[in-house]
Amino acid sequence: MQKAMHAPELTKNQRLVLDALSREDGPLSAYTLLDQLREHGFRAPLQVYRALEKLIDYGLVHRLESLNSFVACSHPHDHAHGMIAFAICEKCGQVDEFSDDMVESRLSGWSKDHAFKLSKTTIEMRGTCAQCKAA
Amino acid sequence: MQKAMHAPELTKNQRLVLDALSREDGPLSAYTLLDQLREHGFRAPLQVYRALEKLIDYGLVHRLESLNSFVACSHPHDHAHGMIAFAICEKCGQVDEFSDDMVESRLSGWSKDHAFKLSKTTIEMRGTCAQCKAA
DNA sequence: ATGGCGATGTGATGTTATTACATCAACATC
DNA sequence: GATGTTGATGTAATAACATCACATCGCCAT
Repeated sequence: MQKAMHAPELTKNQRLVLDALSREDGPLSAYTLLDQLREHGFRAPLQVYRALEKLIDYGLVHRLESLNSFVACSHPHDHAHGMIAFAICEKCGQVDEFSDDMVESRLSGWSKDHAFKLSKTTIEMRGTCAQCKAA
Repeated sequence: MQKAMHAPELTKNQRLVLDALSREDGPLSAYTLLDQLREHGFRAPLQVYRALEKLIDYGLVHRLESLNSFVACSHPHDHAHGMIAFAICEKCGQVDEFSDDMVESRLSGWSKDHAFKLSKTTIEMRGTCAQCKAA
């Protein structure tokens, strides 16, 4: 169960990064974001990474570990999202975000049974989406 | 459901990398492996990455996406391992590897429902292990 | 012996992420 | 108004992770 801290007003850089991610339907790497934002004055990776860090804290952006990239949250207003799973199409890059209570309860259960204090869970499925499979 | 292809005899480099990983109780990065193996003649990252790639194919090593590092499989003889989950202690680096049929069936179920052709699943829990929590 | 093939060696390069340090704006306190 | 504090920002350098391109070698089937 992750706690997304409440999001205050975003700063200029955070807004720029979030908007850039929201315009995309798929994930972007930090450096791709940097390139897109150069015209808005971004000059260094750190500007992107700092904005991303906050956006992730606020639950507005997710990091996809298996891609080293970042995606806008698809239900940013659902403040209660716990464990989130991602289905990532390797053909088209599309990402589906979903939760499953049973998965969450099994993983939490394992943690409880093993006295493991869970702080963050990554669930990422790689494969081919329905559309790409059809094509 | 991952398919681990049957492992043939390992090559010299694969053997060296696997042995190095097996000696550790936690994960190692490719570059840490490289450093450890310099005395055995390793000189370039690619030697490590190539060996790792095969070892992963054979199911003898797992990649931890959230750590960019690699760990020897804890049940390398269990040829049937499907989805594997990892519990990673952020204090001591210890990794517990386990499977859960229910988790697997829920994620497979989602994939089937969404016509998503699943090729590989990453499940990584970060937190604090029982020992570190006690200490 | 010749060709094919998988493994290896090597250097250069590409990509992702962080460290260190300087500056700035907003706001509070004296 | 001067001063301190805090969070955001700017910038350069560097660290950490991963791949590309190309040459070579050993093995084995023809």
